[in-house]
Amino acid sequence: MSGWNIHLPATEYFELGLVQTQPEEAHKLLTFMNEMASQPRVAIDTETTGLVTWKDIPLYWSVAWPGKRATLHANMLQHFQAIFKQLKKDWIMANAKYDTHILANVGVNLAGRLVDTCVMHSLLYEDKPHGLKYMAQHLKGWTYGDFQDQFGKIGKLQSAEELIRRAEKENMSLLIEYAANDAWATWQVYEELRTQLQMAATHSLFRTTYPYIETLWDLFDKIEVPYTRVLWDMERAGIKVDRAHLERSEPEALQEIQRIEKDINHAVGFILNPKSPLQLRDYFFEKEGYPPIKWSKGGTTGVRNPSCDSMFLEHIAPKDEVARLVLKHREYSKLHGTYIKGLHDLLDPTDRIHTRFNQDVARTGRLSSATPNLQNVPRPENDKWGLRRAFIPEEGCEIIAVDYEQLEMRLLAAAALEPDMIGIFARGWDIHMGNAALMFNVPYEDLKSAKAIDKQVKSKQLPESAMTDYVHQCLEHRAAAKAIGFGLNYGMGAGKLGHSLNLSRADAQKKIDQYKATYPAVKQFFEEAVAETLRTGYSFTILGRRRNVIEIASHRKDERALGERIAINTQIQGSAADVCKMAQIHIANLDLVKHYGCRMLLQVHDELVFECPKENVKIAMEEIKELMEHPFSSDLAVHLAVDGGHGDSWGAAK
DNA sequence: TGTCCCGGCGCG
DNA sequence: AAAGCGCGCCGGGACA
Repeated sequence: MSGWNIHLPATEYFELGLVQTQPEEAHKLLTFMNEMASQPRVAIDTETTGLVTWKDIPLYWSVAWPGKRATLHANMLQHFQAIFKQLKKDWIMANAKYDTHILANVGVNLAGRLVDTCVMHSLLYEDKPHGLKYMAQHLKGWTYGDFQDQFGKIGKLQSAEELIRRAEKENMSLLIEYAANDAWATWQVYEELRTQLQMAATHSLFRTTYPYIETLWDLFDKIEVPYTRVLWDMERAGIKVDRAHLERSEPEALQEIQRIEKDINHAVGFILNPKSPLQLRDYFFEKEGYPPIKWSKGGTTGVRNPSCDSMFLEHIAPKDEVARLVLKHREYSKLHGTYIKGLHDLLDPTDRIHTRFNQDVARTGRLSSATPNLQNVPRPENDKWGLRRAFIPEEGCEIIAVDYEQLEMRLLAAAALEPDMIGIFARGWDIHMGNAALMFNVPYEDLKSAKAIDKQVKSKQLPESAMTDYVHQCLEHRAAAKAIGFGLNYGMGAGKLGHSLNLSRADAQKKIDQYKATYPAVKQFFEEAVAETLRTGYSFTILGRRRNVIEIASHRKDERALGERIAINTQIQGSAADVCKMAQIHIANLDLVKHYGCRMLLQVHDELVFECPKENVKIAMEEIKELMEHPFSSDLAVHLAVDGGHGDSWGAAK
């Protein structure tokens, strides 16, 4: 306990048997409950049977507030219901959604605010871990025993529950102390982080905040705390999956994969595992003697190997049967392993699936989604088995999916106050055509009709001869503008752009120059983003979230360039995340569940997915769209357009 | 059996 | 000389 100079109060312990048989214990409990009920903030933690949020239950729980720490048996939970139902209470937790799920699994619903110390920590130290043990050590200098060090490794052989059951018999006092330490550390860390957040001045990327945010504490208190509850509700609801769809697809996929494996072995003349990068390298570069076109990054070992990724395989595919087979194999085994089998393994008994939305992972302030990741489910055009159609509504409901149209580009135009780009959005133009029109001085109408002609030729409504040189040129202009529009947010260089457009590096550079000449305010915005990040060390988003970009001051040129790309991208990507986050909070406040039985289920960065009784789909969708378009108390210089659809599955809703 | 890293790839 | 941001998950392979 080095450096720990705060008084550590004795741990109180309560369990049902004791308070029912011993009057003095019952009296102590009453005093304790009264004190707890009067606390505005209580740190709370659970020791559980496992990590599955919809299934596992608490075995012990612990609480802490100034001067007090206690561990309680799970059999005491029901006696505290009146306190758990208090509306005006902050529950301080490390990884708040998890404990809230575990408690809900035994009918304990925390009515107050869910205050997550991990999220607090992530606002200040986004490049550090946010686990409780780490925070206690780094913020308070307190190192205390890790669960697995003291009670044994959790694994296949022994579950968390078994370890706790054994500790109950063999070392109950250690168990009580351990549980209390977690709550105590959570409280200490909370107080420290609150002070630090209050002292951390910040500002909006837009120089005006909506709502008004002066410090990181404001950001946490006004935005992140209510957002935790929104995410918890989504995780809790889960989304229904068509189990039969997965079970139908599984053997199909397996069969396709095995057929391809056979073909590969036949074609190469020996057993080759197409999932092994090692064996593929040996085959293509040693045996077949292809020249590599790309090398891997090396990672920690620094070993750079020639790459057999899809870029290489596609490059040789026209003349190489094995490459074509490996590409197909990759496609199908990805779908099988990650989505068909992966999703099936995580269904709950009602065929719903519960992702975890992480609020403290992405350095830009975006969410991440895990176990399973529902933010990377394949789009229909890349998915033979149509997995988005396996996400279905409950009986009598439909799925609603609403997404922002070019959110990041709209925010770029609004942040840069680029009048011509703002004009394109104001006219409701296709942004890529609009960019192309201004960059290459071509009438917008020509670009529009070129796209229409292309479509008609492809569907055989027009002869091939309709594709004149000029039409081709117009299509190329739009493609170039599109690639630049997306690429520049990421700091894409001329080499990469040239590759994606089949142009020389010099020609690609010319296009980039044309873009920057067309939009001087955007050019200036990028330069200012870099300059400010260099000056302050931080990149700021619209809600005043900040990211420390250490790379930008590096003496290494490539690292500095990375820092510049991060500085630009964080402002745009992070602000887009802010927009969606605000919309979600507003939507939750509307209480669509109460009014329409409509539940928010998923967030995929710029898309929200709902489940809604059929008869209310129209009205609910209108209200959702309205709030998504106006996430802040005042509107931005660019209208935030959204597009929505509904249907009998996620796949059908778009 | 469990853990780590790597190459590769799904999404926005 | 080269320079694409942000995530999470799978299987292979090395190692304890």
